[in-house]
Amino acid sequence: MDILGALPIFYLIGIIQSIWNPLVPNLTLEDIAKQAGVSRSTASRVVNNDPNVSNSVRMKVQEVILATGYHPHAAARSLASHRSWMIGLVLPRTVSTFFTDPYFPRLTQGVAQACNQHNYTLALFLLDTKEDEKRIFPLISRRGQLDGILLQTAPLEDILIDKLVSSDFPVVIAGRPFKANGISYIDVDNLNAAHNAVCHLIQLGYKRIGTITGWMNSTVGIDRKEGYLKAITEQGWQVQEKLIVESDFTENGGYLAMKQLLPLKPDAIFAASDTMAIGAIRAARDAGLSVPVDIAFVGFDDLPVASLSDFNLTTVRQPIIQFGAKAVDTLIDLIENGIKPSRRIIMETELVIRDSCGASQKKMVSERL
Amino acid sequence: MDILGALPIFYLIGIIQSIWNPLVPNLTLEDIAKQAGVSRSTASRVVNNDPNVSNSVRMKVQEVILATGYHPHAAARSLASHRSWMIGLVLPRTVSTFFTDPYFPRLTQGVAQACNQHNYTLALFLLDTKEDEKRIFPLISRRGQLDGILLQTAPLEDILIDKLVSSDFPVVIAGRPFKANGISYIDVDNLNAAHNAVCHLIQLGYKRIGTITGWMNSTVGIDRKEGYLKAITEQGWQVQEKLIVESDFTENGGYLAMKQLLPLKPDAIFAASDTMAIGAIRAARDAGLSVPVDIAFVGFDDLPVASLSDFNLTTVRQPIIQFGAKAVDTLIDLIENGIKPSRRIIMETELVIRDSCGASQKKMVSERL
DNA sequence: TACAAATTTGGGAGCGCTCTCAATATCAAA
DNA sequence: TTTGATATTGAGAGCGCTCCCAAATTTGTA
Repeated sequence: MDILGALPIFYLIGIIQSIWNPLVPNLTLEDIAKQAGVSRSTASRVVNNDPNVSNSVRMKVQEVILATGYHPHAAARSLASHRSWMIGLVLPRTVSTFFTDPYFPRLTQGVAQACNQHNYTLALFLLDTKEDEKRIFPLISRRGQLDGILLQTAPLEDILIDKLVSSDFPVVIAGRPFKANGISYIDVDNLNAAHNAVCHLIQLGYKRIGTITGWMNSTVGIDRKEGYLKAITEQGWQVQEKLIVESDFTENGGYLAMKQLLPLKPDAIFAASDTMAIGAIRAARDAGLSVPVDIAFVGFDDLPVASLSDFNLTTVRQPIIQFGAKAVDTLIDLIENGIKPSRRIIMETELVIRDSCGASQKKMVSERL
Repeated sequence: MDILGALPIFYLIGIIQSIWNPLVPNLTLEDIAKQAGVSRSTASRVVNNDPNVSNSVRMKVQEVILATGYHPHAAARSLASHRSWMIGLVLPRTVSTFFTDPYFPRLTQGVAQACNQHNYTLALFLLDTKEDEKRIFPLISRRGQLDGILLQTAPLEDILIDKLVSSDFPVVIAGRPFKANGISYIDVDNLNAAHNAVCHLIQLGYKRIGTITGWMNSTVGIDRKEGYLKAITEQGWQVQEKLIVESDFTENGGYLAMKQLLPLKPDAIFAASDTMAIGAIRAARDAGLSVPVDIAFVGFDDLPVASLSDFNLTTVRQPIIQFGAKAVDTLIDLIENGIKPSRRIIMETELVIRDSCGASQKKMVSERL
């Protein structure tokens, strides 16, 4: 009897358990410790890769863990360690409605990818209705649930931002918020990107350049318009208010804005998003104009649709996936190293020149001269 | 001194705390209980809406909770109650790569919406890389983290399904899995939907109907093809293998498949997804054909792109958002009422008739006769 | 060989909640 | 008033882990 001893039996039980129920063996650290013949503390050290364990003991414990398929209990660990290894991505309502727009899915993908890499779990909060907005607060503020929050800016959502920021909770805002004092945020350099895009049009010789802006109650919309204005005034040109039409980042919005611009006979349009650019191109074509011969277009985002042969849209490429990844990195930095001082990350963009701006034709013209 | 008593002071502290730090006041139930002059147990009852509390006490406690901005600690609650109020949505790799496809964002939206409604938190697992797939298992099996899992079917992912199903953990599969024994899943009635779509084409008088299928290693692909075959054979027609081309649910895949079909001069095509249909239409147009005059198309999904005037695609509408919501409902049912017996939910679809099938023209023809 | 120092281990007190069970308070009917 | 039933409350034992501190062991050095 004694030959078998207690240990082998425990091993056997572990193996059986791991076959019988590979997902959720209800083993505790205590069980593992007992089977490995050590204390709970030591078992915990092995699980958490604490260096203060002798090699022989570490191996013995790891063996038991492997054989049993043990996984630490997330809630217990969170409770004791004050860390949940989970971060929240909050996409406000104005945003989630156009979840059909590929921007947010891709952002989400970037964020999810980064979370995987860092072994964090991603909690997704899509605020669909007004009630969700109220409900969200208790949800994300369930203490012990989240280690940090990644919040997409949006107009009207500043109440949330205010509340979040006034706490000492790690929060990163995706997109420059209106009030940036003390807040960590990450954004692309919208102003310079727009400026570059419009300068490109100017260099190609266009004289009556219009713009279709995004919402003017969002920083994205404002910054991109500012870039347009900067490029125009740099030339010593008069800003023509009529050539600036505010829209809403949707395709239909772009279509309607273009209808408004057409009578003014612009020779080029800078649209603050690809979706709006596509809508605007449709409107131009409906009016019998040919792109880029009669009118040139530059968009913003470089969505997959931009490169379709129908449009061949010259546009500003945003590194969306990397943006999401960087946002997560920043958030984890806040979590691990404290929220002070606040971090600001500005990412560069790239002008992708295709056909809609008429660059190829223009070049041919200038070469012919 | 005694006039003030202990209670008002606690109230004051609570109010100050709630102003000073609205997000994460580190109050425990014990604190609330003390301030309200009751026991922790009673305070817990109030928080959890237990009916066995007298009205006066309930109000007193609720007042304190409101004043302090108290929120229960998620991890502590999970640990004690064995419920995390969190469910996981797992989207396998084959799926997350085409996260550009609007289907999955919309599904996610439906799921998120339903989670909000049920006060569950949604954990999103996007498996991007091979490593993610390995890493995912420990993540989702962190005990105490998730109450249930919603898993999107995909070819190759059946290892995960097997593991998950062999446990007694609440799991709902989105999309019929290959081995459905004992598993709860939810799906749309792909076979009948495809059958209807093809029957519609037959009724319109088309004789040489081709199909562009999805992957043949997925049940969606197989079921939709079956629907096509059923409709054809029902007519007593010979199935022409050459008119069936396997593709991959992408636009480019649809384009290439159509290139293959064009020489066979089909008069109508049933594509197993809108994206493939769009690609196929492009190919047909590139070949100088006009839709629906020279060739008719029916798609599947009813993505927003289907209703654009460029295509006006006749297609099978899937209730994606409701699908996601129903999936969550089912999962919660499993969580609350046990996983046995396994549930099977099949949702109906709707054929949306637009122009690409030529229904309007055909009708005019028949009316003229 | 002895002793200090370093390394490795175990014990125990929480983390903040739930939940059972027993104690107390309340109320109606006898 | 008493009694039994019912409604309301409180005490206490966990849930499974981390982390501090002290105990035990090993190592190095005089």
